[in-house]
Amino acid sequence: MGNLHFRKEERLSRKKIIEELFEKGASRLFFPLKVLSLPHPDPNQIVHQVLITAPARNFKKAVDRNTVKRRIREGYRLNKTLIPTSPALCLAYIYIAKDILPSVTIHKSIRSSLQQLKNNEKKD
RNA sequence: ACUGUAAGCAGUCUUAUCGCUCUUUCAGCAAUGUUGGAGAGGAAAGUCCGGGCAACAUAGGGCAUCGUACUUCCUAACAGGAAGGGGGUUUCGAGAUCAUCGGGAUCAACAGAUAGUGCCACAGAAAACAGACUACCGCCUAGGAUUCGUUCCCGGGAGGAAAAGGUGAAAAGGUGGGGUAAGAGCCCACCGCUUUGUUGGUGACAACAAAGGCAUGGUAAACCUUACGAGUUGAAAGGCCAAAUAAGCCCCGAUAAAGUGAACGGCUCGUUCUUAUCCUUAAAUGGAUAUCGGGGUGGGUAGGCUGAUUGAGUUCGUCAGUGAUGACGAAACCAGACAAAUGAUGAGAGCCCUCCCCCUACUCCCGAUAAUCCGAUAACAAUCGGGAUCGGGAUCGGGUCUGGGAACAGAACCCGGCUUACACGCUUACUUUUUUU
RNA sequence: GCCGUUGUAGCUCAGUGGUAGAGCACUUCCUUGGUAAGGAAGAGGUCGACAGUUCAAUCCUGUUCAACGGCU
Repeated sequence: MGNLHFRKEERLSRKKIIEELFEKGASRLFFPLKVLSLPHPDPNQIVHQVLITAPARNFKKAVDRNTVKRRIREGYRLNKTLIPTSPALCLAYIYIAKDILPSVTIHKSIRSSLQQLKNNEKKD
C-alpha cells in the first residue's frame, strides 16, 4: 500500500492558485460533491493539492461544517492512490447537499471522481 | 407515586486498524523515519458589557456626543457580583369599614416631575393657570297660580362655595365627626404628605417630636437637569526577516541635501567648485530632450518567524469575612491550529427507553368455598359481613432478552462577567393530578 | 475574527406612542358581442419572536431568531 498520509503540503492554501482554479478549472458534479480540477501551475510541485470546503450557507453550525469536511478528507486520504502522481493537480471538493450524508456515500462519490480523472489523463 | 418549573452538580469508558497537530529520544547532510508524551467547552456560541496587550493621537480647560444611575462593599475593571435599604404585586392577621400597620411568598434598569419645555387619544362638565357648564345655597327681582299668612311654578341679576356630576389609566389629600344658608382642612380625631429638629446607623434610611394645613396629577425606556465615566482603532493591531517596488505614461524640481563630474589632500575618506546638450533671448529668459531626485498611475509581491499561550491562571489545604471575595502555604505545567489539527471505520462495556418470557416479599383487585373460625339478625337453619385457603390479574423489585437512543455544541490573541442552547441522570425548593390518613 | 443594516398584506414599500395604509396582484359586480383598459364594492396583517417601560407599543428599551452587506 502507498502512503495514506494527508499532510499540510497536500492542502491547497495559496490564494492565487485558488482563484485560478475557480476561474479556469474543469468542474464536474458527483452528488453530493462538486469537483474542480486543474493542472498545477507550479512545475516544481510533486504532490496533488486539495481544497475541501462546505458552504456556511447550507450549514449554519461550525460543528456540521467540520464533520462534513472531515468525512471528505478521510475519503480522499483513503482513495487517493487511484490517480497517478506524475502530473500534479489542483483539486477542490465542494459539498453541495444540504444534509449531512453518511460517509459511505461520500466515499463512493470521491472514488468515482478519482476514476474519471484517471481516465481523462489516459486519454490525454 | 406522578407532572412540570427554577437553581446547582455532572455532562460516558475501553480497545483494533488507518491518519492529523505540537513536543520529545535516537538515526540522518536533509527530506524523513523511529521511541515516549499531550491534544476542545460549560457554554469554546451570541459578541451584549468590562479589561489586558498593541499602534496612532494627546499642554490645560470647556462645549457637544455616548454611557451609567438607592446604599455600602468586592474587583484589574464592569451595565457584573455580595450584603443591605426602601418600593410594587399577592396572601394571611389586626383595624367595625376605609386609609393604614405587621408577617409570609414573589418581582424589579430603584437619581431628579416645587429647574424648565412637551405630551396625556376616546370618554367626560373639566386632563392641569382649575373653575366656563349642570346642579347646590341664601339675597334682590319680572311674571303666573293660590287657602292672600305664606307656599308653589317658571325666569333674570349680582354673589357664595368647591362638597355633587361616575367618565376615565388618572379627577386636585383619605375615612369619620363637628360646623354651616349651602359648603369647604373651616375645626377636631386617626392616617398620609411637606418642612424643621433630635436620636440610631459607615450609608441608603429608620424611629420619635414639633410645626404647616395640602401648597406637590402622571410621564425622564419624551426632551432635559444633576453626579460620575469615556481619546481612536483592533491581532486582518504591531515588530523582524525574505521577496518585490520593473517597463511605460503624467506632474513637480534640480535653492539646500543627495548624486554626477572635476581638482587637491593625509585617497574604503575629507575639502572646494559644479547639472548637461540643442533652439531662442539683453539675461540659465523661455522651450524641448537627456540624466538625477520626489510624487502619482500602472503593474508586481503578499511567504516565514514573532505577537501566541506561565496566566488578574489551575488543583489542594489553612485562615479572615454574614457573603461576594481576599491572604498564606504546597503541588503540577495542563491545546496552540492558521484555506485552519483534535478524526474516520469497526468491536465491546456501562447508562436510558422499549418488546418477549420467568421468578416474586409486601400490598391491592376480582372470582370460588366441599371442609373450617369469628361477628350481626334473641336462638337453629338460612342470609350477610370479615378472616383463612385456592385460582386469576395488577404493581415495586430482580433475572433473561429484541430493537433503538446518547443532548447543546467546535478553541481562532488572552482573561473577567452577562445572555442564550442543552438528552439521560442526581440533589434542593416549589408545584399539577391521583390515592391514603 | 471584527463591524454594520434590515424584518409591516401574495410582491414592492409608507407609517416618530392613541383601533395600520398606498401601488401592483386577488375576488365579486358594472361596462363590452367577448377580452383588455376603466368604474364600484370586498377580502387578505399575531407589524420576525419573547419580555419590560407606559393608561396605551409597529414605534421606546432589552434579549433572541432570520436575511443581507462591509473590513485582508
